[in-house]
Amino acid sequence: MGISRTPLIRGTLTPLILKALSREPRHGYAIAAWIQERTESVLQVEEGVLYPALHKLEEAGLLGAHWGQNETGRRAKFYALTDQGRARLREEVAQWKRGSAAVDAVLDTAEG
Amino acid sequence: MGISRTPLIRGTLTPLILKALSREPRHGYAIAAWIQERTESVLQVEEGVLYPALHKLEEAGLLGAHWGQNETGRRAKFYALTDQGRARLREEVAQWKRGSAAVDAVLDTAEG
DNA sequence: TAGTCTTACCTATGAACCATAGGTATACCC
DNA sequence: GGGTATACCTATGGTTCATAGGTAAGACTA
Repeated sequence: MGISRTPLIRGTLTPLILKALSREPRHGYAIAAWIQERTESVLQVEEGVLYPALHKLEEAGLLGAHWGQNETGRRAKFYALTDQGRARLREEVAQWKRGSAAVDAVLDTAEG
Repeated sequence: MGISRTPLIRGTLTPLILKALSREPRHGYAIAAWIQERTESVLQVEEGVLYPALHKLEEAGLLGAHWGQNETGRRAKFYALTDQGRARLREEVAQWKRGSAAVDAVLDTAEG
């Protein structure tokens, strides 16, 4: 199947995670699955990357967390955006748009 | 003046530099100026970032370098793409397009 | 029922990359 | 002669992700 993976662009993991939680709370494993699905497996967030990132975002006050269970009754840690997290998401998206547009402006330059 | 600077997206400096040299050789200072101009000062490559990167790319065989002089007769080190560098540029651009499109696919998701 | 797979969590270590803060030297302009 | 712009350089540090582990419980299967 899709071995079409691309390394994460540095700095994008935070907005990706925040975005994954913008609609509803999700547990870590589901966040990774959602990102993978959305990108048709181009982006795959390894667990060794994901969990430390979640802990950091929680510690920074961007996420709240509580233990619950998934649909099949299994224990899982659910994360939800705080107001701060939601504000941060807006900033991160804006910065990404600005930054990536600038990179495109260079790379799309016609060459001789 | 444009204090509208955005931090470099990690991993993009290499393609930016290679692209700056894809039309003609340039010296370091001019590479930074060209990127800044192309992005209307959104991207500003600090010298402490630029020069080590150039040395590394040269060492990796992606760039060739020689001392010369600029239009005003001043000494400057000119860098030019090697064949390997040109090939690498293509790869880097392709990877950027893939990666940034994937990030967009996530961040542009409609939220509830 | 033993073994394997999937879900779901976690930590530790290292490499790569950029930001910052310095520093040198020459030319030009006032 | 002093300041500004050009043009090069190094050293140090923080952030971020990749990799490689490890735990545990439920589910499926031989």
